Amino acid sequence: MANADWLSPKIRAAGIERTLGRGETLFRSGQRTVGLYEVLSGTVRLVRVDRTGREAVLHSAAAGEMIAEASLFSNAYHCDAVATTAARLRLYPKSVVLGEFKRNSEAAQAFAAHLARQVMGLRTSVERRNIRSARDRVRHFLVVNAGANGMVTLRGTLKELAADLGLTHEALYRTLARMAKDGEIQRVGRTIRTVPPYDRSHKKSR
Amino acid sequence: MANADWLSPKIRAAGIERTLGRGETLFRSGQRTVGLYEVLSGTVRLVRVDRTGREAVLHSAAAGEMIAEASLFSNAYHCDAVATTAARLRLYPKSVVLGEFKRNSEAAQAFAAHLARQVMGLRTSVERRNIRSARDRVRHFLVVNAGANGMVTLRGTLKELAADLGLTHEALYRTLARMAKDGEIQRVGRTIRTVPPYDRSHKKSR
DNA sequence: CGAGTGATTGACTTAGATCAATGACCGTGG
DNA sequence: CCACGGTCATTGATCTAAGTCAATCACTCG
Repeated sequence: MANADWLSPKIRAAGIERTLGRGETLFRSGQRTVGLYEVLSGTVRLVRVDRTGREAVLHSAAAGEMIAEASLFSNAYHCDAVATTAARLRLYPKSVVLGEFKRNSEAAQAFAAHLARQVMGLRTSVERRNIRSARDRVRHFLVVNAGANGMVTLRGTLKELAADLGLTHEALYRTLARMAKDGEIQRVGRTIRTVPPYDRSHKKSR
Repeated sequence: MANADWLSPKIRAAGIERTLGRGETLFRSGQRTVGLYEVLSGTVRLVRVDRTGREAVLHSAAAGEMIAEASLFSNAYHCDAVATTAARLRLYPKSVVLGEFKRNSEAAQAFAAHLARQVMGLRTSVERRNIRSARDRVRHFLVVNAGANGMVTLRGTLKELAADLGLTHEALYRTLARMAKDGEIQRVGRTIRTVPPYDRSHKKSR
């Protein structure tokens, strides 16, 4: 997920940087859309508010993510965007982006490809969260992310992984510990090796 | 989410129907991509298999959904697709779709818009599943989906909603029952009305 | 060298999953 | 027209995996 690799140089050149203080609003529901944003640092929450003032977070975007992609195709924002922390963003104006898409089908395709990959990944996340058991969730993660050698190297901390998986970090630690004890996985620093059932040195547990 | 409304008539015309028996394979990981599919009826599972044979479902696509959108932009499939039930699909060949996108930027844009909306929705799903409490999950759903009048009309059964929310149907029934008892919502058949805190006829509960 | 954070493990609690049973509907086939 | 099988909706009882609270150790950074 290299940073905005789907942007043609033309578009990237048109990006406008902007910073937000913690709590500051980027846009509000109903406002005319000006374009989409890339979060460079900090985090931005997309929030929907109902008529009684209740809030629901639609998404919490961290550095490297895009927000408001769909705003390209509609006239008004459908949620509020607020900086959860101080943040730096880059705005890619709608007109520039759409104009570029129209005359450069490569660029449009790259964008579509980027979105299609996101959809895949998100569907996988949702699917994973349908699994109740922590252990099976971890297994799912491992199967999906293992290389041909059956190894997964984490790119973040275990806490981050726990959040990804929808578990508390404690639950994740324990689950990994149990799986290791059972010989289902081996851990070496940042990487986890999954062990095929047939060559486990059975240390039972449960 | 009207059926494939993002397809230009050109592309739609090129769709090739196909049926699969339960358990039949649509494509396998590593095969050259031929295009993307629309599920017309039945359900199709996308599955990744690791070298020990363990499976992980990436997505389970029901009628009306597209699968393998990302295959448009890569040369080989990265998972297997298997019919969970007998199914009817429509294949939109890659060459046709990409060709159309190249010469008709409207079509490409419609596709991108479709994907962008999916991303939004999926991000919201993931966010919702980060909420532990059943009641708060339901609240999140209500806030996100309520109309200006604070009403939500379900388009499916409660069981389906429960699955969407990542709850068992029992848990959902109970949660709704409690919310109704507390005056937080009112239910009239298929629709749920959220009641602002200030005008609840307080029937307390636990 | 302290402050801050990740990793880890223990003890305890609880919300939600599971298992089970019931009633309301609905289509359908005889 | 009705009995029967199927599914949804609902509620009760019980159980347990995971959440919560808490403490410790290892590290890194300024």
